Amino acid sequence: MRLKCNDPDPRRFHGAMLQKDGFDQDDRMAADHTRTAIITAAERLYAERGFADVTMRDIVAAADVNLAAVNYHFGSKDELIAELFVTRSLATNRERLRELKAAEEAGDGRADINAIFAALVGPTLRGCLGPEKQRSDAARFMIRASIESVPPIRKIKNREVDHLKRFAAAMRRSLPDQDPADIFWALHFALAMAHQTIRDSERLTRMSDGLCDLNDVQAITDRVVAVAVMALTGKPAKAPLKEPAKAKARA
Amino acid sequence: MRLKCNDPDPRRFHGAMLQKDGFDQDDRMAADHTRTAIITAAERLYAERGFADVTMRDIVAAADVNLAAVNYHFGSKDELIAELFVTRSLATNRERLRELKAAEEAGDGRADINAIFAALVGPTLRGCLGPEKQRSDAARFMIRASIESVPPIRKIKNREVDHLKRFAAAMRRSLPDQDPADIFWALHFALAMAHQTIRDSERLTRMSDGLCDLNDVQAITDRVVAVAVMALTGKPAKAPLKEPAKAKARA
DNA sequence: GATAGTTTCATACATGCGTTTGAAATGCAA
DNA sequence: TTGCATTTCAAACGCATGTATGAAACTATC
Repeated sequence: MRLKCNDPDPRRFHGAMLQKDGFDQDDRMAADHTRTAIITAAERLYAERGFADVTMRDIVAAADVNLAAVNYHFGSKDELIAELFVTRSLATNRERLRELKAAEEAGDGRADINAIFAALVGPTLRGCLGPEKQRSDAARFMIRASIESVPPIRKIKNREVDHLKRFAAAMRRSLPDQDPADIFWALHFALAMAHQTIRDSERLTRMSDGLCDLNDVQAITDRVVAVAVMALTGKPAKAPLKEPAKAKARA
Repeated sequence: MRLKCNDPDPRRFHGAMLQKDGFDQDDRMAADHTRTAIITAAERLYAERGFADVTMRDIVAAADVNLAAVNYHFGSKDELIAELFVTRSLATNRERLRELKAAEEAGDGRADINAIFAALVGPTLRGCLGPEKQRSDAARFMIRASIESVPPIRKIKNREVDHLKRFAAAMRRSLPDQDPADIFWALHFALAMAHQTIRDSERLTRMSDGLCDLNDVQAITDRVVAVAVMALTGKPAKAPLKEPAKAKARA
């Protein structure tokens, strides 16, 4: 029942209509207001409460559209989730790669290792903990998706591995003498620290009685990057970057 | 309907019967075989597939007991989950504190910082990645529980913060001159690395094409501890516990 | 071996879910 | 306008879930 390749009912529309950078811009909102409203509401609810306890009725209520609209525009609940994920996934990866490329160009093909890690965790951290609320939903949705692993996402997520390999390759170019296994471990740890910080920032706040500042996203990024570099090289970062570093060079 | 404090129906039993260390010993199995079978099956299924897509019918099928048995012995699905969680939570915390205490006694009240981190992440890592399959279910269940956050667990989990504060306090005794915020961050990162390694070990394996060895639990623990210590002190661990991973010989 | 208490069983219930339906509303070109 | 395609709507469908029920099968005590 799940693998119907041909539509017997020509009623459904659910055109893909992938856009080049997320779906948060309201340029042609009025065009298909319903579709946009569903996407926005679904992303927010999933980010807030996880996939398990958000129903389609919750989504359409938040979006103020009819229940049947989701199936009409997306085909099914799973396809809605999948579209949310692939769109956001592409956007995040694009931002990461843009920063990576800038760092490599700034270093003549050998990017500063700090910049590589910053390109890896920066976009997500900024998106999740930063002040911009709407993007926050997007990034927190991605964190949820990377954890709760609902079926429609699991298949797509395999591509993530290829994406991360590009960062591992950049690190190998940057530090050719480093043990490759250490590179993968450090990359793994960097993502772990970033994700956990986003996912359970509340526990850290409570545990430290508010001592750990979760509003200064740049400081958090710097900290994660510094630890990741130490994990990789075994010694403190040579140039502990206090200022928004060279990754911003390209503009 | 959800908050019935008095049982109108005296049929239900679901006595708590907390045991002193987990429920995996089969000492008096035959006594209430059904209850034990449910617990074992539920824990395994939840560990494998998460809370979202494991139904009571899945559990009773795996346990080979009647559907009504869960409600009879535990009252409800949520109470079953809660009992699983509190029992395992107590066992894990007990093991951690035992190691912490041993480390503090060995250091006259000031435990070696490496030993403190090892006490924090060691029990979980060993339980999840080690060879002992049954304990593995237990620990992976706890990881799931710490992520997916189903309602019956969310309430209990607040105590976790108090538990972690004891480790933060031990670190402060061990390194009195260290910035307290750094201690909390390092503790947070240590848990992040350990949990992510358990949760997504598959991605690390695939990303590194099998280069990262996930079978040597002691080496993984050492690595996490070493990075955590560097995150805290800003310099490599002075006295690596064991043979440090092969990366050091470079440079 | 009858009796009372405990545990199991097959079955049913109520509810909420994702999805479907057919018709009504809307947009739009001729 | 008319005609046709697209989109919305209220209502329902089928199904799976957690829970409840009452009787049957045990178990132990007398």
